Amino acid sequence: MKKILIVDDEPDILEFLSYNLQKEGFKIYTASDGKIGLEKTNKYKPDLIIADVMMPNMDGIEMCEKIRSNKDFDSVLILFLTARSEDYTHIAVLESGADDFISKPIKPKLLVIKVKSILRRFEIDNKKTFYCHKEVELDIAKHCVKINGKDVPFARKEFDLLKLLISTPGKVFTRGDILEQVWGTDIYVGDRTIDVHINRLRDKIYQDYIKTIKGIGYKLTD
Amino acid sequence: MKKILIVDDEPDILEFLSYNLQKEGFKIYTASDGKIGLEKTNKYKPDLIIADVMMPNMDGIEMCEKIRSNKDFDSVLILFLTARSEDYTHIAVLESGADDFISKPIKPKLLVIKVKSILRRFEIDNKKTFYCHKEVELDIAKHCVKINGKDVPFARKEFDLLKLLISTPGKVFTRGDILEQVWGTDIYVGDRTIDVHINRLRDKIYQDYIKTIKGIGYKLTD
DNA sequence: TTGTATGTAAACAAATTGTAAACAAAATTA
DNA sequence: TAATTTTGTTTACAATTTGTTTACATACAA
Repeated sequence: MKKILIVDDEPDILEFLSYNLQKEGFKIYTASDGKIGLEKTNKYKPDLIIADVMMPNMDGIEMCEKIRSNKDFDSVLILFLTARSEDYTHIAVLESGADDFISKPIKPKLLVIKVKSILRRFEIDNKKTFYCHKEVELDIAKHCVKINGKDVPFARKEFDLLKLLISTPGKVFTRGDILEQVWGTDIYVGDRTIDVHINRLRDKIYQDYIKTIKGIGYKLTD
Repeated sequence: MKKILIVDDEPDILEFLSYNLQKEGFKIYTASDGKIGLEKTNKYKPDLIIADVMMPNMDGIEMCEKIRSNKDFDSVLILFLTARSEDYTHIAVLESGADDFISKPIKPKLLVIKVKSILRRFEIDNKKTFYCHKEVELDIAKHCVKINGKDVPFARKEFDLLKLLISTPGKVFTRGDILEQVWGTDIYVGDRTIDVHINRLRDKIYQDYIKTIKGIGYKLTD
């Protein structure tokens, strides 16, 4: 189910859009200004963001630029709502990195058509069996890892560990997370065990691909 | 301990659910129809309500709508029990503001899993993972802080301290607040320790982002 | 001025992680 | 099945990072 984040300071519009898109089977999140919009983008990782241009606190364009500057979201779709007359904003809007815009007043049918078509255009398969981040490629189906295009053998635990980390680069995984996801819940291994495996990964991949966040855990560098 | 209110007119089901959830460590309240359910919701403020759709006096959907219209409870979790066949009610149920439903016949294991997962999801949703104030961005998932879009490393205590301050910019946090939230209740550290950490933050962020309120505590400038 | 609260560099203490090497378990091969 | 190889785990200690305190400086208000 596609996730759509709607950002507008007018509750009526928020509700109008929510209603019409919910009906079509989208999962809707809302925010009343750009700042909250930014936060919810981080939290829910929507497929599409529909935002008003003019809002208090942080306007749509500033929000859009901030989102685009974040590598995680440089490909999220952004659709702007603009007043029909404000032609000049169309330009600013597209320059800020938006993908399209809808002019007010908004017609439900057109809205739905536009949303669906834009999502279809950027349809991505999210059943991932293959991850690629920087010069590392991991293929779950083939159970193989390539570094700089070269095959490198990974033992199972090493593979699972890398798989976890590469599933969301940049996110910190605590030792607890790692234990749960790689070793399973009802198995205990010592604390140093994780370090040892982390460092075996480090030996196989170029150094400082895996970053230690002391007191927290490990993550891949963005 | 999470509180669950179960609303059903059939004593058998009430007991069955109570038994299985109590075993998992939840605090259980029960009600035999929507009207009583509403009253007990007000009285006990449960974290989750499990309700049958069809009940005498006031059915589940009506109860749900009434609960949702009360601002105090517009975010309480509601889980419906529906007969497998009644597909159409699923829609009505979700439209009324329910969060999920379980089809009868109810399997204990599935029930427990669903209850736990819905509570967990809710907790995640209610936890902010990203803050942005002025030129400072703080991402809990990544455990990283950006100043003017540039990554700056923060040690754990520094990170927690900034997290606290940025959670409500402008609010003054007393040393007591800070100690409690960053260091925890059963740890004492000297008074200067907080200053030192505050000033390490100041070194990393642009100065006078953190303001000293003499005799009271610290806050972020609005 | 005097007293109180805060700032700060530097020393010190504690906690966390890195790592080599030995050991154990599992898988593979002969 | 036994031997061999690979993979996984632990240990013990080193290295590093982080956290705390100390001792004194500074600012500010009464």
